[in-house]
Amino acid sequence: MAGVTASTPTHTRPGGRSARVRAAVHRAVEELLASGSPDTLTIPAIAACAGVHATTVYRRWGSVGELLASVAASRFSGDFVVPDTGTLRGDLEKWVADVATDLADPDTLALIRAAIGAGESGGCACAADRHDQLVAMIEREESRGGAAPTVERAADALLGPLYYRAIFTDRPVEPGWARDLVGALVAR
Amino acid sequence: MAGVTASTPTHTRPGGRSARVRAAVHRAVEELLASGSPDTLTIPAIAACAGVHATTVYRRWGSVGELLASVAASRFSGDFVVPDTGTLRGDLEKWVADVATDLADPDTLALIRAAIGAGESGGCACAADRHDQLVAMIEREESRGGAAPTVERAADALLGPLYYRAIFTDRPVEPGWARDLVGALVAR
DNA sequence: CTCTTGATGCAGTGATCGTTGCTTTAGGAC
DNA sequence: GTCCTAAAGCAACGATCACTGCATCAAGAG
Repeated sequence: MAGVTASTPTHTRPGGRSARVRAAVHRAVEELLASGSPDTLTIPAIAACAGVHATTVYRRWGSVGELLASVAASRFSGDFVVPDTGTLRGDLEKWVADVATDLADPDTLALIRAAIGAGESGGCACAADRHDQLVAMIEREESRGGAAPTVERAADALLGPLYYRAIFTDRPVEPGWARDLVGALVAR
Repeated sequence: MAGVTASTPTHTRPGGRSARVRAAVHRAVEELLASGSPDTLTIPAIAACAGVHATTVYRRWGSVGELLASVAASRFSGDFVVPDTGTLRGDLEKWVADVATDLADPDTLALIRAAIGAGESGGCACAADRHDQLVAMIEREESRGGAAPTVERAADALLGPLYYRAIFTDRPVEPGWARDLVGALVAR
């Protein structure tokens, strides 16, 4: 054990094939989750659906729980644009409507449910990015000089109802609900 | 198939042993859920922990999902007393504090997570009774003549944040939070 | 281009799961 | 007390899962 590893580069290889396998497995998880009960979601089934050998999945992710957390993390990050309408109220209304639309998708809901069920950090992976987006909008309003509610209150008043309705009730979301929700938070 | 079944009593037998097995299995589910990852929750493990044969569990409940729904349904019903302080505000503050205390228990949280993960109706089973309690308090206030918010708005403002914080964040609940939550709903 | 090595494919193994037919126990009616 | 039958126990079976060495392939460095 003399002075080895002089250069020691990243030694990770996220090149073409790894990325392709990763994408195929993620897609297979979402596909199986969309059509079928959650207990069908097993590693051999995922591997077969992805056209990948089960060994690869076992080695890279270890368990269905970690794989679900990974899928949820990459599903709920990046593909959401924080609105910028000029006013906090407008931003929030647009954003709540977008989140509600996203949560209305049964496949998305199935992924959230599965991520919550398998692991403690599964739920956080589904909502952490949304929380950050809320923080961004509120901080922008504060730097704009306007009066903004606390992040805590905003999360309680917006993210709470959004996710509660999606997970714990089966009622569809009426149009105009986003406006009412934001109106209850941003007192005029 | 002539006129048989003249008396045909209920023919169900919820007597001593059945109730005892049911209680043992339910207790085993909560116990295993409290100590261990959710994927350890398998029917043979539950049966062994309950001192019951796995066949019985398979025959009575069928799958882990239905068993979890059953456990959640009997866990979140009956053992909660709707407060009656004389005013809606007092009732809601007491009730929110109680629900928050209940949701702060890690074992309770593990049960909710598992129920959500296994099945579509799992989440509803965890919150349906709480929703009914909210309805009871609001209807009592209305029959009392006072002005009460809609059940929708109350659920959004109270149940939403309560369950969202419990499931999607890992932040502890500060004291006084219940009062703030109710204060934001019941505008004075 | 050649070489290194991280990542994947492959086949085989032990363990556990879900299910089924039959026997035994005990709750409730008479 | 006696009888009936619903519910639980028992044992065995097939199927699937999770995991492990070894061979193979291709991404990236030189």
